[in-house]
Amino acid sequence: MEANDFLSEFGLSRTAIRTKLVQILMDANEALSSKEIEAFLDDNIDRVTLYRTIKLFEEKKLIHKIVVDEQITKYRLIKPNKNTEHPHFHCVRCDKVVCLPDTPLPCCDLPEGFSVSNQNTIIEGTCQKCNK
Amino acid sequence: MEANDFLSEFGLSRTAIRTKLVQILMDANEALSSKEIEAFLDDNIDRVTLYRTIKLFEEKKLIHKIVVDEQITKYRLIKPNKNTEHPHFHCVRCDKVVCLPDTPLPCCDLPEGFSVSNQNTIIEGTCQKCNK
DNA sequence: TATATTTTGCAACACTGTTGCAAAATATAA
DNA sequence: TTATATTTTGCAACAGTGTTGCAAAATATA
Repeated sequence: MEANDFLSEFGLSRTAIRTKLVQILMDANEALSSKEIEAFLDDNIDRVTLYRTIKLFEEKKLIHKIVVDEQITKYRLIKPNKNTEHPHFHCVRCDKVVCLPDTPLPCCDLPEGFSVSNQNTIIEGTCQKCNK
Repeated sequence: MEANDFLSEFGLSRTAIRTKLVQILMDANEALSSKEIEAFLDDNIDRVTLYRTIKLFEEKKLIHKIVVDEQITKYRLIKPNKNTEHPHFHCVRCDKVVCLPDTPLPCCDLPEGFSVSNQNTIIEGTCQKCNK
């Protein structure tokens, strides 16, 4: 799937940064922070523009936000027809965040009157690479 | 259990703010943000001192940090002999965070070579009160 | 082409948390 | 008790992440 198809599908016009952002996230095998995304962008891209684009993508549900801690927030592309509700693994050594698509989220028993909109599970530990 | 017993048990000397912070968290039926804690403290308490105390409590494992999103981080007291590994519910309307102690965390299947140190689950939705 | 709308870039700001350093408080020793 | 050392606090300043207002640039529409 092309980056621009993503934009069209979600009713967004094609601007340079939007196409680039989709491409970066498509190519990435992990969730990326805004800092990491910036490193892939041309130097002259404004930080504010990137933040606004990320926010737009969130609202239009092109991307999913993963809050690792106060200092680390990462984003990954939501691939159509793919299970989006799965845990994420955060390596505390290299700070990489990867999806764990094969692990289903648990059904949680909630008290009467509570309703759920979404569920985030972050498993922290050390990844394969850092464990070597 | 008295607030000061907490401090002694963890090898911390008793200063005004420490005793007060333990008391506030003991009385709270929910996890509190530093802003919310500040509201319970005397006006002349410095923000830095509070942050430093929170950090100290975290290191000494008196409290547990729950990162809801970039803007909201909450803290709750770790009660000795109580299960600390349970999901938390974040109400997106009133922003309250409560423990779900009766819901066990799922065992997640991790790829080979990964090791886990801890696991955070935040369930977002609307609480009983806000659903009325 | 002319006009309206959207997107961008800049400056400035808000919020959360941190660091350095000196003053105050507390603990320890004489 | 007094003197000394250690810990804790308060202040100022800073760092990182994200936001807002506004004008200029780019894009879409008539």
